[in-house]
Amino acid sequence: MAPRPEDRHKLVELLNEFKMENYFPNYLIDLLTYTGYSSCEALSLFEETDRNKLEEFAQQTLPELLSNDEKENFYGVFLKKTAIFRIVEGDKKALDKLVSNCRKKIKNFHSALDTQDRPLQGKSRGKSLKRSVARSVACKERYPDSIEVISVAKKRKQLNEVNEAALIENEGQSCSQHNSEANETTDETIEEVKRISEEHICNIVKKYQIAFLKQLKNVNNKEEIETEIETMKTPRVEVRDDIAYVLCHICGFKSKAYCVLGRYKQRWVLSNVNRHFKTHFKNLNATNKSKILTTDCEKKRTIYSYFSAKPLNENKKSASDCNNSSSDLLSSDNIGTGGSTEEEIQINNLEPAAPLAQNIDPALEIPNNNLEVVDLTSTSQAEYVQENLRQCSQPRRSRATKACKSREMQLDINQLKMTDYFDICEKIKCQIQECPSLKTEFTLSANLFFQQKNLRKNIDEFTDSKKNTPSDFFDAIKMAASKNSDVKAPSANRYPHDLKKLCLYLFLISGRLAYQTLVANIPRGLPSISTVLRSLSGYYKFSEGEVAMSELKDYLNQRNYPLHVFISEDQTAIVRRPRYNPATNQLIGYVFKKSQRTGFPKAPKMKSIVLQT
DNA sequence: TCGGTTATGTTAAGTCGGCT
DNA sequence: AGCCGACTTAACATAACCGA
Repeated sequence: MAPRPEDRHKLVELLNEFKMENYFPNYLIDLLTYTGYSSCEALSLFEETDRNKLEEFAQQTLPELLSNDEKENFYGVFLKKTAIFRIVEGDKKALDKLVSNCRKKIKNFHSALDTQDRPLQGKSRGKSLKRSVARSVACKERYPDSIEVISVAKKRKQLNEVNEAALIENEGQSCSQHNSEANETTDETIEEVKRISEEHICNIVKKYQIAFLKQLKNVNNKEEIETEIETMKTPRVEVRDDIAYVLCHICGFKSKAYCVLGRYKQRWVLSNVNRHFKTHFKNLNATNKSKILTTDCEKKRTIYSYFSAKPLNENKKSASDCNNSSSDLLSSDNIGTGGSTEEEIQINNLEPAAPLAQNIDPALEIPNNNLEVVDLTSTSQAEYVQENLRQCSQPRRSRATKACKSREMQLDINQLKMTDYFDICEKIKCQIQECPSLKTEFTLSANLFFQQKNLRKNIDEFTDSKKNTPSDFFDAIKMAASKNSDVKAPSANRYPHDLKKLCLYLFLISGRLAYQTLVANIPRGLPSISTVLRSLSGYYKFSEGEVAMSELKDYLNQRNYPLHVFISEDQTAIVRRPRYNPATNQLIGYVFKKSQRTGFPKAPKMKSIVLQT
């Protein structure tokens, strides 16, 4: 008798997974396979008493089934007296570890599937429970005379009480028939309540999803949305007591819906279900819906398209490929023409088919700092680039080597530092303070925002009192804080739309930490970062390097500005050595010659752009 | 007035990048 | 390489809002 090969193989794979294959004995693998413990599920249920049963099986049953050779391999030192076979102490430890690992694996698997088991921090879980209790208490206090709201759990409890009462009433009588009827009624009623709840939630969810898709349909790709509505499956709902789980038909995620006690009956809050559904259409739900882009279109709009003829994915190479392909990257075959994607925009002086290497002026002079400018057209410099490219795929240097390199690359004492600009800033500040008109302008810059007609209207509506309208930005914050302090929960805070816009601006220019500090110091006066980020997500998002020509043109037209623009670059960084990013096919670290007239780097490609009227 | 929706804040869990 | 803080994303939870 030999163990089934497939079962044995399954167990061995499990041991490999837990990296236990080196020290787990063969006889134990066989014994577990013989007794049906070859799966993770079975092993996760293994207990100490089962180990005794295994030993009994090996002592009594196995000797009768195994051949002499098999016995020799299996029993080892117990060969002469199989009746006293036992799993030795060291092997017991190995077995315990296997069982423990299997239990962990099963537990992780279930928690990944079930959102209810999502690990919450103790504090959060406690808070959540407290909130839930507080909610029920508050509801009862608010509506002391209201009709009792019966959730499925409460219904179950009540019905059990009725059954118990019935049992007591019928005590002494032969009432087995009645009992069985009562139990049947209980189960049927619970099932009926569940079914109605599920159907109800299902209808609401479907109604919401269709309405949401129809709303998109007006502005987006009609066919796509039409297909989505047609193929949309009925959502699967599972009600468990006061909570319902709605299975997303797109990704399979189980969103939680809550049962809230209403005035007369329970109602379901499906905000999480709806919000989850919306995430699948995030890109289609931008504020500027007419600007929805397909992936290809998006690629065409990026600066990348002006420099590379090959699609992004074709140029995408791993860091390990970087070394071998470095020479190809400098060839003109790999870097071709791009082209204008916006038909109405004419880009002058755009030099098509110019290899990247040729865009760098060979006669470029090294400025009075340590930034190195490289002539890529010469052989020696091309080798230099290749060497740098090779370095990017090399492992990190040791600390000692880094220290040596750092000493080698000590900065030129003439190099400008950030602190050098402090004096200039101070001088500007002094000039502003000394000039009355400038001082007034800067002081009121934020307040001027609040003197716009639309904003005043918005603030007036928010404050609901025309006599008490905010006179400036800080007054508006104060009012918001005051109004929000009247409500109980922080989630009930509300802010005027334009205050949120200004806060978004503050967040963007000052940064997260500065804005967080402001929020912390003005509780309920400024919206939280979450709210600010949410409002930001409502705006159209530009990806890195994207040339948003039509938006730029709209912006200029709206303000009657001339259709001439100057393009500069952001995110300028000082880097230690040139680098290559294979994902974007970009070389970072080479410096263009500065223009004598403007002081900006001379970019040989896009010298100027004229928007056609 | 009811019941679903919306706006808001909190939190978990993951990623990223700088520092040592 | 590992630590750690900043940042991102989306779920969770709550109360006010609003249309039928």
